[in-house]
Amino acid sequence: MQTHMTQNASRIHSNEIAAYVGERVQVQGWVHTLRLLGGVNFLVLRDGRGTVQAVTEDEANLAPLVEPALQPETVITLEGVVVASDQAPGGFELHQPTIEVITPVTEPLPVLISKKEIKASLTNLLDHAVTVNRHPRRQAIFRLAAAAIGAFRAHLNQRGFIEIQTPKIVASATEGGANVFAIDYFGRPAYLAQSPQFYKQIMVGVFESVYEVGPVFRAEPHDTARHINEYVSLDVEFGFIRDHFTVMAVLRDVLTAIFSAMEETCAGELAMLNAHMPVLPDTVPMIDFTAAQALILERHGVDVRGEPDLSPQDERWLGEWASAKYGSDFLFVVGYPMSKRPFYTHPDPERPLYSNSFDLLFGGVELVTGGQRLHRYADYLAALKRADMPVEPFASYLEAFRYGMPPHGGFAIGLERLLMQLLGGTNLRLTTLFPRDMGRLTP
RNA sequence: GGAGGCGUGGUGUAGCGGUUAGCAUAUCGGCCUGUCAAGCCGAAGGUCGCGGGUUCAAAUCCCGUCGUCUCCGCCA
Repeated sequence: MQTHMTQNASRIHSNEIAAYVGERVQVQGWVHTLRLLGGVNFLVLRDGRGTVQAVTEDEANLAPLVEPALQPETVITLEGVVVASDQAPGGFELHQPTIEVITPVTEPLPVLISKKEIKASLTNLLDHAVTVNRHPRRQAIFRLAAAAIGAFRAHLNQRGFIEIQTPKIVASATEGGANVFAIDYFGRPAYLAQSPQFYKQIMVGVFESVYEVGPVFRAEPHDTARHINEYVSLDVEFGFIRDHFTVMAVLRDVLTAIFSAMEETCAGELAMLNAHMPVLPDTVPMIDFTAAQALILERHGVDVRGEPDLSPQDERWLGEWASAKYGSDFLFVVGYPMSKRPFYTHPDPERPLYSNSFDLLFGGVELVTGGQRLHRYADYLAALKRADMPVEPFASYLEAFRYGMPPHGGFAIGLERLLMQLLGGTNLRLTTLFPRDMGRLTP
């Protein structure tokens, strides 16, 4: 049995072997599967970048794994000669393998990750996310997440936006609406930020155009397939806009950049997840809030006129309509009533009861909310008064407006929802690494 | 917060008044020369979530309880 590793072999990754045909190389990773067929044996090793197969007709080569009956996920160093073969998955494989165990695993996993499909209830899948997320399909989801974030940054950087990091521990329970998590801050009450909204607006006064990628916290006791209590928000805010349509144009470009990047850099992941790129037209279809309600009455016979907001059912109907009429997976809904929007929302100058705000529906699910904000100090004082909210807790925020802010606006994309809709998912938790919901605080 | 559904070996499930509680997969043993969700043979593994009740008899029916999922409200 060979156990001595070549002294000078330097490690390569599973996705690099094609460049080493004929050479003896070293890879390191996890035992993904081991198939002993008698006369020929296959070991699939998984590293952080993919998988590679080793083949041997001599089972003794696999003795370090087989004799102590080590389980999948054992960490090993594997050396072998790279051979091109039509029979090999990916076209290349390692021959004459030698194996050295780095970290042995002696018990089988609670949820198998060596199969093509993950067979586990949602509960078990999430309970064991620590290991289940090693599954190639789970990996693929979060590679897509990384690609989305990377493209978001790259696109906005290119446009001259500055990335910011705003505090997640805040003093006051800001916007109203969503409940906040209270924490003990050295004996004083504080809260986890439900949105970077105030800070990103303030930073428009500094950099003019800003964005942030970060967590937001919602203490709402909602228990649905599309809600969790901590999620990743892709936030944008910028100044010197004409109105919310300026913001919507930037949003469309951002989404285009994200989907293009996924297509370019994640073809394998998309294929593995059986995902297709959504249709995002150059001109995304748009409907006014009141027109949307009239359309629902006309098409579905349900009278939701007078409701201050769209229900999830309404949004699904609108999504179907956009798809049928425009072939688009996206639909802007603009002009929501002021009554349902936060106090900093800018009204429509023509119709003061309606706002210069929008939602973007993706497949009939709310993906983005955005709009134009108030920018005059006096307007803020009036808005707070109208909302029966005190001025004092907002003193720092209002300082920005007191001393000069341009017309501005922005939006926030829910990262996990983007992935859920892209992948045709049924539960937001499945596109979240370690979801936090009402009943789940671990892992 | 409101309404439904579901809890059966590690995992996914069948059974829905009387079964030695079935199947698949994983595990262990044997066989197997191209697997890629490998295959074949065999073994081990379950007090059917928990607590009451009905019945000659409960995984199965009823009540409670805990857990979990789905839908609605709210939002990204």
